[in-house]
Amino acid sequence: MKIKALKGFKDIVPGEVELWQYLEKIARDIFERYHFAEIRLPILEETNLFARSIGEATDIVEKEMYSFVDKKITMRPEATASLLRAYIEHGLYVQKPVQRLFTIGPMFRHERPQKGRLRQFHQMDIEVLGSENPRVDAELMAMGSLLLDELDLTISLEINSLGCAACRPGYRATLVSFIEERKEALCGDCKRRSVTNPLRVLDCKVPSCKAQVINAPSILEHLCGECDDHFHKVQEALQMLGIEYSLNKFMVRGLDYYCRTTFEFITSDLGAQAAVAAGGRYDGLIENLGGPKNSPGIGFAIGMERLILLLQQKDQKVLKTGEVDLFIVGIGEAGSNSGFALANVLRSKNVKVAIDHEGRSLKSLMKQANKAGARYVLIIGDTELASGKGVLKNMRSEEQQEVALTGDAVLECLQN
RNA sequence: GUGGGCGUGGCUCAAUUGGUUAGAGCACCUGGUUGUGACCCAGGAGGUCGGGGGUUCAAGUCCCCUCGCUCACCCCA
Repeated sequence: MKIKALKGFKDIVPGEVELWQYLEKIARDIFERYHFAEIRLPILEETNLFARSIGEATDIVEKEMYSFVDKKITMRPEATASLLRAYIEHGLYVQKPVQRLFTIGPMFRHERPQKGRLRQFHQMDIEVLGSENPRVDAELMAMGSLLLDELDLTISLEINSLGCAACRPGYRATLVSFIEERKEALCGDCKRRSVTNPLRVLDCKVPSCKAQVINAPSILEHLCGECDDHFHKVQEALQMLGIEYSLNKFMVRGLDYYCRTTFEFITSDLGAQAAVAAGGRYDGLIENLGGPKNSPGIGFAIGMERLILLLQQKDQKVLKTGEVDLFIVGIGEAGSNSGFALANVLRSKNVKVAIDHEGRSLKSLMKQANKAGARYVLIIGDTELASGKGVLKNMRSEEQQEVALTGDAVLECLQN
């Protein structure tokens, strides 16, 4: 019986990994431009951390976490909780009043896999801690837009406000009574949601539910003065930056900690998985996790698998990597020995060198060199060893020249 | 947890109404004279047809079970 990767766990093999490297490179570069610092976090945390931040009653915590029950630890299902834990644990709020951090890595959720959704998936997570300023909200969205832009993806931005502890309960009550009046016309899921998470009814996909809910009261008309003011300033800031967005008063968040500004980058090219990146504000969370009082925060996560799928769909430019500068062809035992040693010398001089150890024919090795995308081939056989000079072939121009069999001599020819 | 679709060599796929040693393309290996790549030509290796049971003279092709993959629901990045 063959051993296979677990359901929902994927290998990223050569040929595919180049796209991931490309994505990470672009992203890191942009994060730096926006003055974010990287933080690397452990994958295992106390189960308690996630229960407290994400919410006891959420699906993630209730049934999707990979937990070692006996040890009371869990593989992180998302990054924000871990990042805030580290922020608090190391007193980062003392070092700088506002911390701008990002982290990249795998997350784990036990869900049924489907397109754009795996059990081990990867996120880039960006957080700004210690600022309530609406410009920060806009700045994050601008950064997300720039990233998608530089990846040449056209993805729309939707925003909403969820209010705060002062105004959301009132809105919720209004919404519940609205739903109650129409409950009979709603789907089974929505009947359940009307009790467990009424806000979720707003973004039900069933057409009949959508029709019922189209005139539902909007949270935006029930925001308290402060939330309303904040949300307006977010939009002003977006306009100042020239970021296009649309209001989606039905947008809801799955995790308990979100408040005020929420946003999603949406695509229609990924089947059921519309959100490529999403996030929002969580102003009370840091304090709840034992951090300083009145410490606001905002962040968002980018689903890397989803971006990769979009990039693959474009199947545009083929990313070539792994090309070597030089392929050394050693003929016979003596030539092979000489090439073996020379390869090592050149590698220490920062040359990408490929060499075959299987004693194949010259023709075969030339084919290999071609496939490896080698710029040059160096042939070393008995005649070359006798004269002390190898044959260096430029695979592009097909020109050949003699070169002394020393690292420096070969290096000089390669640099011309 | 629920539902639909699919499971043939590394990859993409073929196999007439169930009928001889399961094929092709790509990839791979070896050659096409004495030491040279991409094209071309010739040859070669590689498959318990996901697994198990059943029907039949005969099953990759039919039935049952099972496992896996995939898409969707739920939920979410």
